[in-house]
Amino acid sequence: MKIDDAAARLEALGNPTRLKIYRTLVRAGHAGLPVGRLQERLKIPASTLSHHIKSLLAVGLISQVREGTTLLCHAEFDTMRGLVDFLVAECCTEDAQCQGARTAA
Amino acid sequence: MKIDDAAARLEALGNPTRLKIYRTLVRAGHAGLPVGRLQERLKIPASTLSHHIKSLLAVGLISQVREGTTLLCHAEFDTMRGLVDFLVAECCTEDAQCQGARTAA
DNA sequence: ATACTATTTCTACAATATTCGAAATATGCG
DNA sequence: CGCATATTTCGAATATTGTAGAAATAGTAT
Repeated sequence: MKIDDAAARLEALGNPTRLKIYRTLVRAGHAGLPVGRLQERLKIPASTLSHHIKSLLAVGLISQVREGTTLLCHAEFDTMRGLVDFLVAECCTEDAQCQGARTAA
Repeated sequence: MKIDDAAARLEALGNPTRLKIYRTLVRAGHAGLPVGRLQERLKIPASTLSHHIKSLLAVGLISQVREGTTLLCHAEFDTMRGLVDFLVAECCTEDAQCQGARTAA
């Protein structure tokens, strides 16, 4: 993952409202959750919610599938995994006597 | 980790300049790196660098120790680990047939 | 004290983000 | 078609962030 992509994803997760949206979707797992259900649970005005969802979509952290009249949102677990890998990668590569921080991976 | 703390840390890492600073420190490992060395490597004006370092300090992602006339910066690996754990935690807790995304942890 | 290096604080400005109501669009149904 | 529901786009106000030059502070040595 390029550093600018990683930064964009981290920034997307760095807003409390968006992080709550994302976490709710992560908890929902592969089943996903419609936008409307997210709105009920999080009590966010529809336009605000839509705006944040768009940000998460733009960086590939979530995806959407239309299911009739509703839009199902899913967390993109591969993207999350890639981001986590990026964070723990290259740990201590310049530190000869580094022993264990890399176990975070 | 509370969600607002996680968001604050993710936001701190969500700026490309700050992420570069952080990664450089992660690579430097436990040995750390003085502010001045960071400035040389990243070619960032001192005031801008100082500003970003303060952000990373504020959320506990890095720490500083004075070493004579220079300030040594270190990545706080425990904080990073906590953040990574937060990201992969509670994956699919509402999805009965979730099978593997949690292996990201 | 003076000088020198390292780093931060001050200050200001442009750019971007967040929020949300109102209006617009999309889908499905009778 | 016409209506109901789901969701997005528009528009605009307000707040926050990123950037960096100039000035200030901190530490060390002479």
